[in-house]
Amino acid sequence: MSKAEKTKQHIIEKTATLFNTKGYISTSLSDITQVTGLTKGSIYGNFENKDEVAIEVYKYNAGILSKTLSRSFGDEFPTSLDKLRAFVDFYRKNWQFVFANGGCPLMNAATEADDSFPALKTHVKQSFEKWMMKISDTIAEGQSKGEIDEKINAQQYASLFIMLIEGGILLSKTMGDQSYLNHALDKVNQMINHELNILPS
Amino acid sequence: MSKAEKTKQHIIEKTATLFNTKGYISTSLSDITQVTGLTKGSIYGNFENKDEVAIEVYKYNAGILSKTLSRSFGDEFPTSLDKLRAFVDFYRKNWQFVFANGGCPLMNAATEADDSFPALKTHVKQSFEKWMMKISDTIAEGQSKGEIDEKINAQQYASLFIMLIEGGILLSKTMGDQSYLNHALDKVNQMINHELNILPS
DNA sequence: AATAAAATATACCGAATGGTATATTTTTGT
DNA sequence: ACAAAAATATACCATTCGGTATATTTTATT
Repeated sequence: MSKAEKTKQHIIEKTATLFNTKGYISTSLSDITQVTGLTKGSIYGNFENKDEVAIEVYKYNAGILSKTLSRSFGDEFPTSLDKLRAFVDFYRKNWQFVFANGGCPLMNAATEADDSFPALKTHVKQSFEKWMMKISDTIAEGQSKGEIDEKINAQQYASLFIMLIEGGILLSKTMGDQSYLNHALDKVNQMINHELNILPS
Repeated sequence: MSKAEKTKQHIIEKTATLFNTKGYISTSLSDITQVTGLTKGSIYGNFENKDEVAIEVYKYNAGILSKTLSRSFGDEFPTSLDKLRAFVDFYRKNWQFVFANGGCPLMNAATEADDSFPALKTHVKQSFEKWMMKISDTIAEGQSKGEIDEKINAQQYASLFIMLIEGGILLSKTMGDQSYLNHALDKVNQMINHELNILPS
């Protein structure tokens, strides 16, 4: 890892929370120099422009989530239903970390980039697609194994889960009350156990 | 209505879509003067500062939604279940209008104001509270009339409906695909008909 | 240790930002 | 129609913005 690559990583890591809380457009170069302890010359020596920093930071923020999420869908959990429950558990246990870093980077970037930062929007779209795919693939896997009701539309349920979680994060963060996200997660669990599960418990 | 009040209203109406699409912080004074055809002097003669314009515009945007929503919960619809269905129908029919104006002003303002515009956040919080109350009051009314299952937690279901709708708007807007919001609305309807309804059809 | 190359710092640029004091125009009450 | 008041326009301010050219320092190669 060269010096430049280290510095690049340093800039990304130090500004990750900043961008996700203040917003990608509102975070200024002086914010970046302040929090990294570097000067403009160093920033522009390692990045093309501010937009590139913003996009790399978004990838980093989304990547952290993606990696942790991937663990839920890994072989650690045997059945598809267990994988889905692990994914819900992830949010139950890690909402504090997510909130402390400015909330869900996908939602934040999505609302901000939508009309004024198309390059970022492309990445957000891909993040959502990846996320939905992970869930729907797990549901489909459960269907082929006979764990999950064949009549269920995997993609539709995947998107419903994401909507509930994102909506829950939005309400909890705005109202300053954790319980909204918790109720959303309860509902997702209920859907897993009573609508997906072929053997409703 | 004095000249000043007319101008004030003119500024608010002309910048309403602008603020909701570009964001409250990213909308500049030159944007405002351009779209209103007025000069800075006129803007600052009618408003304390840019933040006040932003807040008044938010109130206006949220007010439009609130008024239309109130119609769904009015006496036009006899039963509580019908009122809830009318509220879902409102989104089914008006998503195009909402999207054309930059999406849900509550969500947009919530994500933007959360860490950098506390005065706006206060208003957003109140909007969500009002919205949730309207739904939960209608559910509670249905319970007292024997239309809706007594075991249902009215406030929890109200927040779940909002989460699904907001999540649906987020996904539909980001992915550029109306079907996400439609599935969210389908799910809300299903919950109304099969979880709230005391006589599941 | 000397040198080339890479990385970082310094000092600056033009443009845009929100905001203001004052001049001008328009509206209002008589 | 006239004066007072209200509303709007003009011209300016300091500050901050993203970005750049160049100087300096640090790192890697021999």
